[in-house]
Formats: sequence, C-alpha cells, structure tokens
Amino acid sequence: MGPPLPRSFYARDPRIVAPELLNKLIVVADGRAGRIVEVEAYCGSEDPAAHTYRGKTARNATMFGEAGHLYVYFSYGIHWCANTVCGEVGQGFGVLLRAIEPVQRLEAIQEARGLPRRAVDLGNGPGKLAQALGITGELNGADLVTVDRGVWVADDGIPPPAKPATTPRVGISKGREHPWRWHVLGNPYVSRAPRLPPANLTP
DNA sequence: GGTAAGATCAGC
DNA sequence: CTGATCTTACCA
Repeated sequence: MGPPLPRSFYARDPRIVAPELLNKLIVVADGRAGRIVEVEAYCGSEDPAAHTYRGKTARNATMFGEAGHLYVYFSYGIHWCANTVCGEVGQGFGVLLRAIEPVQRLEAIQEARGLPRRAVDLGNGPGKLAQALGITGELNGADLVTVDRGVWVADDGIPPPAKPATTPRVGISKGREHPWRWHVLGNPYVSRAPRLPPANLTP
C-alpha cells in the first residue's frame, strides 16, 4: 500500500500540502481506508476561518504542535472532524479532510455510518468521513508519520490530480475570499459540486 | 454569567 | 428549514 508520508510532507504551507493530499489514502487501525478526494487549508493567525486564528485553546492545541499529527475536533456538539497538522510548530496550520471514497473494509464503513446509505454518502463530508473511519477525539494528536495509534496516510502510487478543482471553503463566513478548498474534479464522492459563480441578474 | 455562532448532518 | 447540543468569543 506504500509507506506513510514523511514528516517533511506535512511541514509545509497547508495551501501546498492540501492539493497534494488528494488521491492519498487515509488508513485506520482496523484496516478501514478511504481515498482523500476533498480537502481545505486553514492558516492560523492569518486566516479568520481557522480555529487557531485567535491563539491556542484547550481544543485546538494539537494544531499548534508538530506537523504530521491528527487534529480531531468536535463540531456542532455532534460530529468529529479530522485535520492534518501542517507547517511549523506554533503556526496553527492544518488541512481539513472533507471527503473520502471508501476503498477498504467497505462493510465496516457501512456499519459505522448506519442505515442503508448510497456509496457516495458514506464519506462525502468531514463529519461523515470521521464517522465512516471511526475517528473520534481519542485519536486527537495521533502521529500519522510514526503511526503510533494506527492512523496514517499512505501513498499508493496514484498521483494527485494535475489540475484539482479549486473553490472557496464550505461552511465558513469569514475568509470566503480565499480559494482554499481543493477536490478531485468530477469525483462523485466529493461533498459538493463546484459552486457556480453567482448569476448576474442585474440588467 | 449569558448569549450567539460555528470548518455539520439528517430528517421533516 | 430545523434541531441536535459542544466549544469558544465576547459582552455585561
């Protein structure tokens, strides 16, 4: 399946790392795995949409640590979301994993998601992705490079798309001007199709 | 100390 | 469109 990505892969600007994470595999301890088809970059103190914009808190501390660890946070009181920490220690940079195409242990993923689901609905969103792979707060801080808790990101030889689709990020109100969401163009497992520019209705 | 908003999702 | 209901920021 290929080795875990090295620390140096993550220790860069998340706007570089994010598109390169497309088509990599995220693998968890019990063998469930998915191909990453959608990501977003978050850029610390320079990014008002980032959890780390206003400095370190109990929740976001992992994101200020060493690159290559997993930052898992609890969202809207219901869902878990997973990020890879990027950049230098103290920057609070990371990449949110927003969608996967399930590729290994489909039955376990289906069971984790519950109810009959269309294949595309198994991992097409950050909360769904975490639920599909069983990622919860227990995995916050896991090292994707040393694989200390069984979670890692593998390169199985499929390269990132030469021209990934680039759009504004989903679900934020500040920082909308930055096109820091990337996805595999045309892949049916992404959470949202590219948003068309607003129609010009003025005469 | 209270309140509102949020990197979401499922079910009306 | 709404509810679920955790974390944080911000105001009093």
